[in-house]
Amino acid sequence: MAEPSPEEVCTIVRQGIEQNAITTLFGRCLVTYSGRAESELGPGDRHVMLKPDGTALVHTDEGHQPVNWQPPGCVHQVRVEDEQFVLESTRSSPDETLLVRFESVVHAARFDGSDSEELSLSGTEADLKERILDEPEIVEPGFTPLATERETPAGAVDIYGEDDDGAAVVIELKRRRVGPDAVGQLNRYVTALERDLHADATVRGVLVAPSVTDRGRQLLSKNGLEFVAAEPE
Amino acid sequence: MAEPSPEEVCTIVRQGIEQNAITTLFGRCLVTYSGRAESELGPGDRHVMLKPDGTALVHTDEGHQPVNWQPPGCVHQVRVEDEQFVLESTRSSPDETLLVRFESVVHAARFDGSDSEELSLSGTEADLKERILDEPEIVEPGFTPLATERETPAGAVDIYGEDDDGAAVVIELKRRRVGPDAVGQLNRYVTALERDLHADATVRGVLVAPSVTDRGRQLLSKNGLEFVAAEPE
DNA sequence: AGTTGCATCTCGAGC
DNA sequence: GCTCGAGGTGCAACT
Repeated sequence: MAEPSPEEVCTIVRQGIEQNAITTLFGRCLVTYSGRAESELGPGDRHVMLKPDGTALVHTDEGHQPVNWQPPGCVHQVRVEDEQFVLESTRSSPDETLLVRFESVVHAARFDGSDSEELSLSGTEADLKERILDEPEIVEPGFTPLATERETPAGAVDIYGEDDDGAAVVIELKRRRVGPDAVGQLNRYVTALERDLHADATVRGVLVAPSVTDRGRQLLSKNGLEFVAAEPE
Repeated sequence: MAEPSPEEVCTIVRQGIEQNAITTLFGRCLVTYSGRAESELGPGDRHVMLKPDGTALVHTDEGHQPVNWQPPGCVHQVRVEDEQFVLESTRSSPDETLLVRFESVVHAARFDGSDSEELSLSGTEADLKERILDEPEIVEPGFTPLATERETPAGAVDIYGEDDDGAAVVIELKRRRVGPDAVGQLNRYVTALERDLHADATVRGVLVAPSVTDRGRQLLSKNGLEFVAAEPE
């Protein structure tokens, strides 16, 4: 197929944007970004996707993540400048601009389609929560959940309940192996709740996750917190 | 352009994989994922990209993120099954499989290219660190940086130094507005260092970021930590 | 619009 | 390989 001219590319992309299509481009380009940070990308062959919701994605031949992008809600503009096809995608709050300047465009196409389906996903933290609420003895025999998302001055606790002795228990759930950050999070909730309740109240903190790192375990014991192994299943 | 047959699509994609090209598809498909979690996606029109590094991306017409994907390092296999083009992308450790079954394929193409350029990015936390090291008085007059990435039992401290009085100072840097998590992180480092040094040693903790949330500020004061406003610039 | 925490987070650096 | 934290994180839920 012959390489489309910058003007032809401009027309294809403009129509794609107007018709709420997914528009894709492939070619040699320079990419400049300015907004929350600043970036420059020298010449190379990349794939660009424009979505009808205002998303822009620039992909190289490597990696899961786009090398540059613009989030949903942006306005895409196209023009021919110095005989080159130029895409400019902008938004405000925050002010951000993505500029893609093509030396050559090998491919430009519009794709119309419909997609009404929602992704159904399992194995999330919410699934682990359901599991614990269904079988509280996974945490320990005698544990009774009293609330989920209970608010504390430090944030909402995943599961709040009490143990066999009536002591308050704060549970932090993670769908995967945890490290220091999750322990710190649990500790924040526990100390916040201890200050919130009476001074003499004991609040236990239990981290429920598939596993812990060494450092995570050290921080747990240093803070008098506990760990229970469990997976979302 | 006529719609390619499943066999034709299979050939195009197989060649793309063999030739280390970026391969793209657009059409009506079902997507199943199984691995770290499980997901199902009913029929709809989506864009699929296969990269030579083993990445697979399935994009709907909305959102920055792919609705399904497979990370770099996966093996892509293609076949025709029940007169439908099927893509299966797998990896081990962890075992993960992405299955895309196309009812129809509107577009299939290979793109060869080269990209030797690295993204140059500024406005990162590393830039903020350089700024503080260049002008320590941004933190406060008399502050002297002594080390970066200083190790503590709780992790590495961004900048470690001492103030005018010779007291130890731990600095945590963030390139953007901070909340409870960053405060918790700083607090972990401070308490770890207090136990590491002599019992009577005072360790100050300073969070350096463009701004703080209310809850973040409350947690700072509750833990006796400080805040200094600064941006990467 | 701002806050908070999850994510199949991804990615890179260090070990 | 695992660990740890940054990210232009994105994203949804909630205020």
